[in-house]
Amino acid sequence: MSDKINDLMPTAAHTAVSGDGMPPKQKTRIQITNEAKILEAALDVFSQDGFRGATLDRIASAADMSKPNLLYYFKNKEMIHIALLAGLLDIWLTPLSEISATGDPTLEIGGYIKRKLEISREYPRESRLFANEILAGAPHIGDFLRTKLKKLVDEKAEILQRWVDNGRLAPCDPRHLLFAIWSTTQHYADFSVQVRLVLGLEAEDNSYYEEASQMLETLFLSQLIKTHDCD
Amino acid sequence: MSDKINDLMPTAAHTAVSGDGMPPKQKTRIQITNEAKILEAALDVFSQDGFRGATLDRIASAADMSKPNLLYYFKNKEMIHIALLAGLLDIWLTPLSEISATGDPTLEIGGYIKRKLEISREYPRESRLFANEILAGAPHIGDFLRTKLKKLVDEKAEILQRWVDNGRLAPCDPRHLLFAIWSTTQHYADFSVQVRLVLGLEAEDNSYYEEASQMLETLFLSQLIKTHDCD
DNA sequence: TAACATTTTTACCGGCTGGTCAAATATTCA
DNA sequence: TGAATATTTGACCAGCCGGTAAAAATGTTA
Repeated sequence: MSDKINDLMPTAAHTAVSGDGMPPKQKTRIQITNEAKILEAALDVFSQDGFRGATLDRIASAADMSKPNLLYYFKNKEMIHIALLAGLLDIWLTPLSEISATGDPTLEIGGYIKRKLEISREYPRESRLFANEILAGAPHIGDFLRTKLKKLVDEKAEILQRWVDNGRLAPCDPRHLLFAIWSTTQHYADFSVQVRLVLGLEAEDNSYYEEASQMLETLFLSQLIKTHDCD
Repeated sequence: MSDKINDLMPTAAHTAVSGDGMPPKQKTRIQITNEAKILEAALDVFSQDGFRGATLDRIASAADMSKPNLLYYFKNKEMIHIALLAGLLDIWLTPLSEISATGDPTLEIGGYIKRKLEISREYPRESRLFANEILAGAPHIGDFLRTKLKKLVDEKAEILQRWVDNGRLAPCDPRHLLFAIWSTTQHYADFSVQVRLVLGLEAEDNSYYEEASQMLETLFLSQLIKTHDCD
């Protein structure tokens, strides 16, 4: 498995030769719009069916393009997938990297949860794309998880641990606290079909996000953070 | 999409004609072992790659069988998938159905979380199979979610709501409390690759489940349940 | 052992898969 | 304009896909 996300952003086939001596050549109008069209379509397909389950034919037809035309912009199926993942990982990491050691635990964690839930609501397909990639064994982003993500989690876990040590946060394993935040927030994107069916909502009805926000605040903040009025 | 889980348990092709007047004919030794072998292999493949991403060739080769031989025991790809899902849903629902209105909230919820986490640890592939099915839009179990699961959740949510009303449980939306429990517990199965890579663990190392159990207890019980020594 | 039922294999099918190629068509710009 | 470049198309390919048919092999039982 290739497992290289870095500098594999989408480029038309003829300009995609990275590593050679050529300057990267700026993109055409058509190139920009078509790459965007392809990525949009591919996101729909990959996020539903995963890498293996997705087909170029379906992506092409969703993008309203012929398959060879699609392959003019992306070298192959894998490159489309990698381009999507690369775009996603930024969105993914930013909120975590914004947790500040100097801030207030309640505000920092609360803000993080809120942003994660917003992302879940705004980018549900990206969330499902990510989930599919992990379920498949992370063939494309294993390196990223092992290195960059781990490093960032280690950093932030240290901050959380300090808060625990200072008695500003209920004693808990910081890494698992992050897992709990990830899972609960992403659940509303990844399992949205189940959530809707169980709640009896129509497809596309996102109204449950308000309740979700309330629940997560109750779960993670009202109680977890040590600001009881009783001590 | 067929969407019929009920009475679609695996049967050899020649005995699979349900709905006719024939008695169900008991299974051969060979039939029993081979169906088990197939389901075992299929669980590996489907849980990694989803329904569309999985292929009969890979399932057959994982089961150490020829493809036609495999199709002697299951009518087609979909039937194998449905058989797996049917087997899974029982495991899935049982713990929830065991939540008792007459029990103590802490013990009931705590026990439920514990059992869900145990299932996540014991049946990670089943959990991923389920996750894949939901990500794909629940084409095979949509009816089940809309009817049986919803009904059960409605019942149990009512119990939880009564506990909230009686002040025995922190005010929260019961349904979303269940979602939070589902997501956090299943996360350790569905995203195990990510969990391991972030924690720096080797593949197959399940040691994190102890920490997880501790975390979930802290998150859901120590704080959420209203048994503070301060009131 | 012979008759019968079950299981496995071999050979095969049409359609889809990811992907290539060269020719045809648009677009850009000197 | 026209030459150069960028884009799109259609025809095609080998291999895989889910699945079938029938014969061969194996197991069961009277």
